[in-house]
Amino acid sequence: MIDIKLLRAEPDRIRRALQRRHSAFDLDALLELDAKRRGVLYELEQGRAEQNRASAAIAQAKKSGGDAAEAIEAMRLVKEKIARLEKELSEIDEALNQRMLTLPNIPDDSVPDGASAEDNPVIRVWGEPRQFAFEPRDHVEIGRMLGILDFDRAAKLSGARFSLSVGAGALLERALINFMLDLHTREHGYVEVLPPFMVNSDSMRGTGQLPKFAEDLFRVEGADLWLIPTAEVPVTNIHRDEILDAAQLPLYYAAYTPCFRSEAGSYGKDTRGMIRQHQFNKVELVKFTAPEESWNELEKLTANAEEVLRRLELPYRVVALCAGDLGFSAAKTYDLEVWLPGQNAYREISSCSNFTDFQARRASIRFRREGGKPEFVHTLNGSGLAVGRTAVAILENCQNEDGSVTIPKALRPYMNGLERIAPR
RNA sequence: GGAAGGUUAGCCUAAUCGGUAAGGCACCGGUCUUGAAAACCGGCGGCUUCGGCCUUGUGGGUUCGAGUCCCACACCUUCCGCCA
Repeated sequence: MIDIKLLRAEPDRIRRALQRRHSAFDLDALLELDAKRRGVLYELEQGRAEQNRASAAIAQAKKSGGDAAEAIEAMRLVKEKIARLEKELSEIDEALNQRMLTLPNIPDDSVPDGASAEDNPVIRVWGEPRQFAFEPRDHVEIGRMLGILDFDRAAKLSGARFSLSVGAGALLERALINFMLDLHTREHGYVEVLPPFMVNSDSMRGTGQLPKFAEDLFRVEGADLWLIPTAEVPVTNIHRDEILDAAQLPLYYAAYTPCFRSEAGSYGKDTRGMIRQHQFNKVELVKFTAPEESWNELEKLTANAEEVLRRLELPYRVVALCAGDLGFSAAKTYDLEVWLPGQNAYREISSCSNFTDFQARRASIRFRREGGKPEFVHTLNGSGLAVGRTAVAILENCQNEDGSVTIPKALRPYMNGLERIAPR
């Protein structure tokens, strides 16, 4: 949520932000509603003031034994006026609120211009794509040869866009989860949390998934519950409607959860393998910081996610999302893209964002400095990393000509010392 | 799923027969003091077009007027049932 005062004071700044996002949001309609609301509100308050004065007079008259019948009769007119204005105000409020909740965050000045993912500049590259002496297979083929990925049975169980990991494949994902959580909690200072995998609508609104992106989510029937599309939702909402102590900040949380996404609108994209699934595992990093710290914290968070790829010796690059590709709630985002030999391309494996006060304002997450008034925190999060895609990257980057896969050294302690996954 | 009790500001707590939210703690500023504590004075939810308006879990209703009465819902606690 954008501060409505900022909207009134600097509408041109918001207008420019919307242009940079290539957003069709109707800002003028919003400003018009706001002006209208303030007019109605003023009139309503005048009416209420009159009512309060008359009411006090009636109480006074009754106390001193006088007759208040005439005053009570006169109140009817005021009451009617108030009722009419209240109805008008609540209609305006609803329309205004609806629009405010669908207004995206302002891209930071450092966010590059651009319309789509094609315009995202590469910030840095780590490692080099391996030169294969044979034709590299993709993870679907490798998984089939090793007997560790069974997409046919996954389809039988649940349909398209689900996967079934078996044996060393299941162990690989479990090992990656533990490896990532250990790295972030032991070396990067994050506190591990295991949150609910279902949340209510208030939580989804707090981080920005609702009201605009309901069709991307899975909803539980017969309850106000949704399956989380990312741990960002439950973990950021941990401190919803709270006032934190400045001394507590920054707060770092790391969480493993499965993530559930309907992937509406992505028909035909990445239909092969486990790149794009309705359910996938992810280790997520979430930070709550003071406003002046958040940009520095974004760099650190991104570095924390990168460290996972470095330890696993997987080549990757970092891109900055351009304004047109930026997510709804984010002020700035770095994507980490891992090299996938099976696709001969870099593919997203982590997304690290600073949401500034956008989520904090929606979810009312504040902090208080020594003796000061409550201020909104800044929230950040990033994948550290998407587990399924990391498994894909390992299978494809570390494959051998005979179809076996060499486990990265850093991961072996988490796989009971296993060095190589060989065909069964 | 059933039953009972509960929800008042950062925290704690009061409000009779319905009359317009009292007080304490913590915190902030001031007086006093070498400094601190104590004491005393003031402040201590949000909005404001500076006139005021709003705020007792949420949303309705009754009423000239609702923390208080009625209805629905949410959440918390305890008990019963079911359950890993």
